Amino acid sequence: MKRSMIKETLEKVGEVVVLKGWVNSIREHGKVVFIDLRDRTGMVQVVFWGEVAVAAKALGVEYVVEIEGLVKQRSGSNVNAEIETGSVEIEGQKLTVINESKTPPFEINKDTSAVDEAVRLKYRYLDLRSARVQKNIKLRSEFVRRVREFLFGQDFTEIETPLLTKSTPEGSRDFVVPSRLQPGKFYALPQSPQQYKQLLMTAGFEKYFQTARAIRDEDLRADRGFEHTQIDLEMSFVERDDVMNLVEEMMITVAEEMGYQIKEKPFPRITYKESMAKYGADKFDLRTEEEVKNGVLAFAWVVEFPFFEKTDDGKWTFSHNPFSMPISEHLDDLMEGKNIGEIKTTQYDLICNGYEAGGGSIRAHKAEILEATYKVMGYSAEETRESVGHMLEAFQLGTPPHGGIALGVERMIMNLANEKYLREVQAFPMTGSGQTSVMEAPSELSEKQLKELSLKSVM
RNA sequence: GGGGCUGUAGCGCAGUUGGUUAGCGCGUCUCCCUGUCACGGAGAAGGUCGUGGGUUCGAAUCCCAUCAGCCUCGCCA
Repeated sequence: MKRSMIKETLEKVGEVVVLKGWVNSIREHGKVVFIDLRDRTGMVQVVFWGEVAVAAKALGVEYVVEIEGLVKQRSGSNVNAEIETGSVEIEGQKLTVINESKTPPFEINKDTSAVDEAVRLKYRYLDLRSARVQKNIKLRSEFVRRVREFLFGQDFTEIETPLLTKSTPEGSRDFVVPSRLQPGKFYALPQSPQQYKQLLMTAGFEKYFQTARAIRDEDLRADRGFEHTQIDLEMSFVERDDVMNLVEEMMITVAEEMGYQIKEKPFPRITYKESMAKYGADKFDLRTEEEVKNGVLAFAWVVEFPFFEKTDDGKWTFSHNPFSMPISEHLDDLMEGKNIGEIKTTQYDLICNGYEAGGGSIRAHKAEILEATYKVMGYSAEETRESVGHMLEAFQLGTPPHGGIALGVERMIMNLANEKYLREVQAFPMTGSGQTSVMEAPSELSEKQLKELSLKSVM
């Protein structure tokens, strides 16, 4: 007999069905045994009488079972309004144990958020079975699916960019990968697809996106991990408002399709200066207590950030992104290297419920603009060529004006799922010291592996 | 790299003027129960008190060191 899903039993009253899934809980009452059976679609009560009840008593929680039984309408006080399938139950006729389970190290038929996180991560595959985490991961899938559908509807092309790429001295610390074929040399994992996506604009795709992994070797936080996923997109022949309007339409469409309410449309736009004056920060939460409770999403844009800021040793460095254009009124100042502290960038940050949900800008698409930026940061012409010479070259081979944005997927799902921790919306997160779940990386390499990579153990 | 908090049974916790058998709840196991859905009832098992060292007649408790976890500042184009 073909397997039915648990949710479908609501429409199969009077039929004999085969269900497969996990034993969520067991309630023994002498001659009658109830189990709650769980599959990916939900949970249903199975009742066992007589001989099959004896077999059911041997079950344990999280056993994987196949149950053949009759779907019956529940009557009167037996109806359970608390659960989705509470109007029906399965009268179990045949019970097969597909796989047994040891007693789980923690109770996954309850909310696991109180359980020691180290234990949850060691057994993450069990933690992922629990209702709340399962829901978060599915919500994430749905969000990404709808974003994809929206962007495909707008004629975007999804393109993957390399994971093994070049280390960039600026920005965050790189994760590096030793090269076997070129001893002593290293790849870096991408902190962002920034340069590749700009090159895709040079390549004439005009509208690009991907769900990109960004990997940064910086200390972790509740809302920040070594790896996170971005909706990364870039468009040609656009100005700042074109990108912001498209992203805004996308977020509204996706969030509303998913049943969320948005506090203010169009999203309020505020300058960095106003934001600092009003909120003392470049991000803020506009929701009332009531709106927080009701899961309302409050988006806002912050614009006109200073392009440069002073480092501790008094040099200028970029505040957000060296590949950005300044706002048009300040382009001359950049080119001439004057009033540096006053130059504003085309950078726009999307804020959602107090989190920075994403950021982007209109990019430099001419070599002399990028060169001017690097000159402000104290680079000689030669140093600039060494760092971004490939970009300067591309910019001299027909690069259109372009701009884009990167949106943090985890931060967005945290807002949608009302979670405070990034780890709650990643399938296999790591601890704050970079220990991976389940598999215990980082780990040592064998002598053979080290030798192939021309590396020496310092231990 | 700095700061704060935490570590006691599988999970969640209580337990310090240092004191003899370290408790509670959930879970687990055994028995009873024909309608429960966090079932109920009776009983039982389960602990190197993170680790190492020290003080003491005696340490979960005091001291030193160390490890791990969470949060946070720095950091995160």
